[in-house]
Amino acid sequence: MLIYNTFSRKKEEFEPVNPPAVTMYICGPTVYDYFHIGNARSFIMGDIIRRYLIFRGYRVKFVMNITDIDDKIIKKAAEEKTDTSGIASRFSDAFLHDLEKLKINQADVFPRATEHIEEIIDVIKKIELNGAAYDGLDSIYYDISKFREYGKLSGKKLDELESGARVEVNSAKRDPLDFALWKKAKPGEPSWESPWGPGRPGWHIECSAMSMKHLGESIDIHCGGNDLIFPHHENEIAQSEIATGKKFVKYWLHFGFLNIQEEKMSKSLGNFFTAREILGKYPAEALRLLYLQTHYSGPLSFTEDLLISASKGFERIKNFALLIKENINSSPAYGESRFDFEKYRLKFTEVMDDDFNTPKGLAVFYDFIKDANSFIQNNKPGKEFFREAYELTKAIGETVFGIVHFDEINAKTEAGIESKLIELLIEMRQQAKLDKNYKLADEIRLKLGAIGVTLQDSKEGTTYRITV
RNA sequence: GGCGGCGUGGCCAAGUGGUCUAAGGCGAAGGUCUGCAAAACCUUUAUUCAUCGGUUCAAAUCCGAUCGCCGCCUCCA
Repeated sequence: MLIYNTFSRKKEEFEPVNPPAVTMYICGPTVYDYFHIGNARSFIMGDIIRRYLIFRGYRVKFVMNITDIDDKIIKKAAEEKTDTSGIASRFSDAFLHDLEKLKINQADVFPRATEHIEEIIDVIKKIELNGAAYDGLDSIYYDISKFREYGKLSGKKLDELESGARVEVNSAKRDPLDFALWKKAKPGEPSWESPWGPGRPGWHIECSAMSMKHLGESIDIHCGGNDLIFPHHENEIAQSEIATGKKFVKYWLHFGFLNIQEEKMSKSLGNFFTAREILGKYPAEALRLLYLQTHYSGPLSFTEDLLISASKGFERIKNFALLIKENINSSPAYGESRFDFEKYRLKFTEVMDDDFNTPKGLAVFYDFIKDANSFIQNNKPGKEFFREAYELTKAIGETVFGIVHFDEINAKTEAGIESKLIELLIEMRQQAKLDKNYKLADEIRLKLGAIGVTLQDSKEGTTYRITV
């Protein structure tokens, strides 16, 4: 299996440190607001990569941090005249809720910065002990001159960075690129006790501390958005490697941006849709499908039309899943079942093994659906066929991609009074059709459609589907 | 200024030296079925890969130049 590693800028053979165990960390949100669909792209693609690793037999421990103390939260709390913990808990609840709606599997751990103050302090102490921290009056800073390899992830050269660095006003930093490990509290700011006085952790340090605590000092995969490469991930490396003397991360994965009208979607530009807004109008699966259609590392220009197209694709997938579900128990025990399922499974694995090529993986899935539909039309497949079709659809569509949810598909109500009533109406409509009373026949179909029952006429008679 | 990415059919997008007269999705056109729909399937829809040169037996894929777009270098997924 190949993974593109930002660190080497090459695709590398994936060899976790302790297979089949894989340790994976993804940078989660700062909970000061609802997240937008650009953020969602990272969360969804991270989720799919994790799912695929599991599908391939790895035992993945997946950690996603929640930054619940930070300048933005302090600012928001001040605006709303409330405390930071109130803001943090409100938006972290919203975050977890929206993740679930997006069909993103729960992380094994969702560590929060404020619950890891001890661990954070310990890491800072180690950095201090190794001579890479200094007291800059308002903060304890990391001294990047102590880490020779600074810039190795982002490929930046120190002198170039420094000439381009913007001048900060009133900075107590020795070097503009130094960054805060611990920010001393100003009056009225939330704070925790520390050897350097009351204060709060800097932004980068929490990821180092929590990654180490939950996954160990060296981990396999660390991922996040492209914009985190510098300075966030660069700083994480600097801190962690000075503290432990060990390589922090083996594979760095970065997600491309979601652009809107040729610009990066971002809070500060105000050109965003929150995940909530989108979920109010389109199924989560459509958004996942849209993201699957582009490779995770490249940019994606978002328009609502693309989401509409993806919704149509999702309809086709859903109809297929429904067909499978309807037939898995009702089809004859014996029938033509010579269909090469293995071909698709192998192809899927082959293309996904190449740096999680989801557009190709999806193409394999669509090929399978088309071929299977065609097979069903041209043969009389039995239970065995539908059972295998179910397995494969479940593996690719549900387990890995999270775009098929068999449990949520409304198969026909089993022999309930409702289905009897529907069948009664179908019979009456059949009579109307025989009488050439198409007006009545169409009215029955239309009205049933309005309440979520779709009728489908075919040679074998009329069938119905519940589509709500 | 430094670094990185991108430009493929009406739209999205994969492919990065030969199997590419270029996967897949959406859209469009025709067809099967049908009273009409719906669903599904079948057929058609790029001899061409921003432009211009070059390397090669062979290029969308490598090299150079040009044009256009985006991102990072400051908080940001």
